[in-house]
Amino acid sequence: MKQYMPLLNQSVLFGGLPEEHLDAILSIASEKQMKSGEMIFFEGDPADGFYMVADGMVKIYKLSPNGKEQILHMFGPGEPFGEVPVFSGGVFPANAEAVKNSTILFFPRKRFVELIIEKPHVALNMLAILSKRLRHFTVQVESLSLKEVPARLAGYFLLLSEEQKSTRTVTLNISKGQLAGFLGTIPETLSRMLRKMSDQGLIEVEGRKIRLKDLDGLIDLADTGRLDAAEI
Amino acid sequence: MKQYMPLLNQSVLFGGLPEEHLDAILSIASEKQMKSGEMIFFEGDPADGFYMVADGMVKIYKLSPNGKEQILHMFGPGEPFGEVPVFSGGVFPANAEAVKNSTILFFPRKRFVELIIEKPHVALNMLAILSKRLRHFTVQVESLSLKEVPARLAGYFLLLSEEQKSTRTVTLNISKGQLAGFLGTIPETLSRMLRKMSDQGLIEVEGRKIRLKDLDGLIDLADTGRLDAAEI
DNA sequence: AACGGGCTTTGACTCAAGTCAAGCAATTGG
DNA sequence: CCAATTGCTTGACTTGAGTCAAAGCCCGTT
Repeated sequence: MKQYMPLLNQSVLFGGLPEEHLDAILSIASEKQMKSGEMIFFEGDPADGFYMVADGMVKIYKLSPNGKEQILHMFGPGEPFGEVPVFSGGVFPANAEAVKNSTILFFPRKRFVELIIEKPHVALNMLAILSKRLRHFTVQVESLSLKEVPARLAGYFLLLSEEQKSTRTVTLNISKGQLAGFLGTIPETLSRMLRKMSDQGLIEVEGRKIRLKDLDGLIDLADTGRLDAAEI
Repeated sequence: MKQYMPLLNQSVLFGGLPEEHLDAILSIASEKQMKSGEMIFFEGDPADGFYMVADGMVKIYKLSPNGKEQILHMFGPGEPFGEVPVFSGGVFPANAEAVKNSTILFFPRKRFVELIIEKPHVALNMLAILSKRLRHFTVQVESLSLKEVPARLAGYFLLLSEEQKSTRTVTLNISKGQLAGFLGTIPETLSRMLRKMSDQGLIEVEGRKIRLKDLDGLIDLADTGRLDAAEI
């Protein structure tokens, strides 16, 4: 398990801890390989610990009875997930599935709570992580309730633009189908709205590459929530 | 400030602490009276601490440019709010407004983080609170994305039924306009859907009292997300 | 008790986005 | 390389729910 030392060292949750502590943390962890498409846990499953992505990508999502999917989070290397029941008890509140071939680490609840009590630093890191999650949800609820699909798209591209440190082009790192699920819509609508935004000169789409042709227009669209003026 | 000792003692965040610790916590807190409708903080305000409701009720919400409101939370006595920036830095992610005449307590960030480092018990309580918040958001996103308004209503009544320990009648403790904002719709739609569910024999509405006439039907509606079979 | 303001309900109408189906494009596996 | 599978796009159509306006109701204040 030594190969995960750099990952832990750079993770938000365990970063800043001395090496012997990371050793102790790795000693309570177990690892597992997941194939793309494989379920890690289901909504409603009993939970006795939480996970961290070591490699690959994991989506957390809810499914409706007729098969529509709402993705809540996409997690990559170094990010914990499934930690809600560790602290509030109960079951996993959503499904977790590997989106790419992945390696995940599992931390048992009991051992981890002991660690938190010993190491306030880890408690504060976890509080920071949960707080960032809450921030993300605030934005997500706002998007779903108060914004139309093109505005959600614009917001997503601006976020990607920031992450990728590029104001000209962004590259989608998830499929368009997954993106539709993340934005609370279906692939048909996503496709139509991309076309609409292209026709209006806001973006240009080449597969997974999106050229941001009118950055101010995208910012305006994300803020106002709808394709108003340009539409009429 | 001694009058708040019972409140702290019974709160999830500070419950279980010895009295001298509660004394210390109250010594760092300041109190404030808010009138119904008064803003406590705005989205985007810098944050240097968090709050707790001592008395009254507070709503946390987002507003769209054209005035539509999405309520994220309604908090009552003993419940903390505004804690996200304490741990993740930055600004308040949403607005907070008193819905009734309220008394709120303010805890400065710096002093509180010192407290957390000294008292792992408080850290764990805060982790539990944030985890319950995440659970709530998971349900909210699911509702907004995957369920129609009547199903959201049914889910809300079932939640109230559980809180009020009654399977026959529930009483709304917020106005119908606020309820519409909480469920991600507008008052007009709320009114129509209440009428529709009444006509179908699921409920009976008398002002703020809702009689749950067909509990199984409501459970089914909340699960499937739509008024399918009974509609055709 | 009366009045006024705010909340809620109802009506007419519009539209964003979902459903269902089919065709096209890209990717994967043998 | 080719065939099969999966992902994406487009078309026709439907519907849940929002917009705008007005009427009705309820509650609080004087």
